[in-house]
Amino acid sequence: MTKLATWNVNSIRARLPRVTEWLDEAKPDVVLLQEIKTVAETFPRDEIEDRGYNVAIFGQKSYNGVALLSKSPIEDLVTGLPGDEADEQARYIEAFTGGIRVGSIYLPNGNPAPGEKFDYKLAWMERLFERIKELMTYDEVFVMGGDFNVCPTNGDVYDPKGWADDALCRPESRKRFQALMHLGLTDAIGVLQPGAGVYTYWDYTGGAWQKDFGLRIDHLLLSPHAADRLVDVGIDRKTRGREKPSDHVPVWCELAADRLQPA
DNA sequence: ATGGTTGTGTTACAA
Repeated sequence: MTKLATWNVNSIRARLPRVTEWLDEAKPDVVLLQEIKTVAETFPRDEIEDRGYNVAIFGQKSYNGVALLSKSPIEDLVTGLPGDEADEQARYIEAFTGGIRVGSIYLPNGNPAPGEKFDYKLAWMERLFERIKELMTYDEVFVMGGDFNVCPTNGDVYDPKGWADDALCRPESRKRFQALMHLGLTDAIGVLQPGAGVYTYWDYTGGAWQKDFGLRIDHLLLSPHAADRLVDVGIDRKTRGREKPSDHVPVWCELAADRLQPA
């Protein structure tokens, strides 16, 4: 059994006490981190490695930054989303670890929309489509997880009308997210916890957490072979109520070592 | 209430 989790930590240095306590509780085998907001040189590597994890980092000063933690060796490392050599934003890291190919995705927010940032988001999603299309040909167990900054349906946001024009909910974003799914991916959370009110992010402002004004924008997308092994999923909501929390919470799934047999 | 909060790193910008 392999437990994989994704978490947008909103600064690994500011969040280190929250991250280490959660690692000790949740005991994930593989972790996909986003918004580490620092470079490899200043990533708190020792505190993570002391807990038995190998670490791969694609960092950036002040903004963005993604990382992989794994109890197994990390191989075949890819840093940066292929398809645009001029893209300087650290939003994608991919590797093969413990028999699973994994990607940590920090998809651009895209606000304000319309505008240059929204155009960048949509172009980035086109590149992600091409990368996943390539990975599908490998016929592997893979998990693409992260902060997709896309709320797939109106059931995934507390106030659909109020958010209709936001880059996270606009039809252009949802259309491209659906195109990814149509490559043959399975939304792990969507499968086992369908319906409204399952959120992964609550804004810091306006008492959003206390009012449960949330959105579901952090996803674990499984290849067909990974979906065949899906055993359980969860969202660690309790972390949002802790001291100095991230505005996102961890989302996790468990994959069986072998393909599940029919009953 | 033209607001609210957090983080980085300066006093602006991104989310």
